[in-house]
Amino acid sequence: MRIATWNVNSVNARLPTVLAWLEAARPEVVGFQEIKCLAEKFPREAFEDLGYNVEIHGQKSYNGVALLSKYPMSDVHRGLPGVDPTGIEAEGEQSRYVEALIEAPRPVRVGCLYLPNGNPVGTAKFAYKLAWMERLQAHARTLLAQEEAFTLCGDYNVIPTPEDARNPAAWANDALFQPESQAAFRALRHIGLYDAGELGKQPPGTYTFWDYQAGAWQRDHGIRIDFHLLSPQAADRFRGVETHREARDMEKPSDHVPVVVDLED
DNA sequence: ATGCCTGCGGTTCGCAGA
Repeated sequence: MRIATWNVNSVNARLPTVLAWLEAARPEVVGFQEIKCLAEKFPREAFEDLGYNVEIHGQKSYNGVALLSKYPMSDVHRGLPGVDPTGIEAEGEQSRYVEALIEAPRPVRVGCLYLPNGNPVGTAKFAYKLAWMERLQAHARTLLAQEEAFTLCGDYNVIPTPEDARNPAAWANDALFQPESQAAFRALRHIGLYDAGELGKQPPGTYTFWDYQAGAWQRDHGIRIDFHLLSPQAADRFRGVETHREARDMEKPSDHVPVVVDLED
């Protein structure tokens, strides 16, 4: 089963690009981040016409996540469990997590996440990022206890190591590269999750994001911030991983590219 | 040192992204 994660930076602005990629890559399951619309504005029919079922956790203008699946989906959850302790979500809940059980002959649970950016460092936004990562770890522990195959995939908004950036110095003051962000990412992995990129022995420089600005793409000033973190039961079924770098060269590209993991059926 | 680019809302500039 091929499962893709892709931060599309507005599903409506990106629709022709996204459909073209889906028709070529044909993943069975897709997690989108930053759809930037409410569920009623999501172009559901365009994806249903390609044979996908659709589950959405939308938000006006910002954030928003969605799952597509050619198999039925059940046990759908919108929002990350737990309460935000920082008060940021008192201003309105942010739609950053959707999860479903993919009812294939050998099922896989997929959690699709858009982790908070956290800039600028030292503000409530950064505290919100770290608190969100704690909530994610707590939820991941709950899922691990079920002993199911799952992937927690999405835009983690963390540059885990200097090798995950072409120019690490440029990120020194950025929330994505702070020691606290990196420590929280390591702590999440070390509860017993497997980075598909590592399982697939992806070489350094396998970036997933290039800024629109300053010719970042043309200069390959990228970072690796989009991941599939697999449960042990999913890692046992790991067949391969592909980062679709070519998507950054499409017409009207997202600033992120898809990452596709292949699990044994 | 700063902005570079893109999308959204709702009008054309401020905010957010990373």
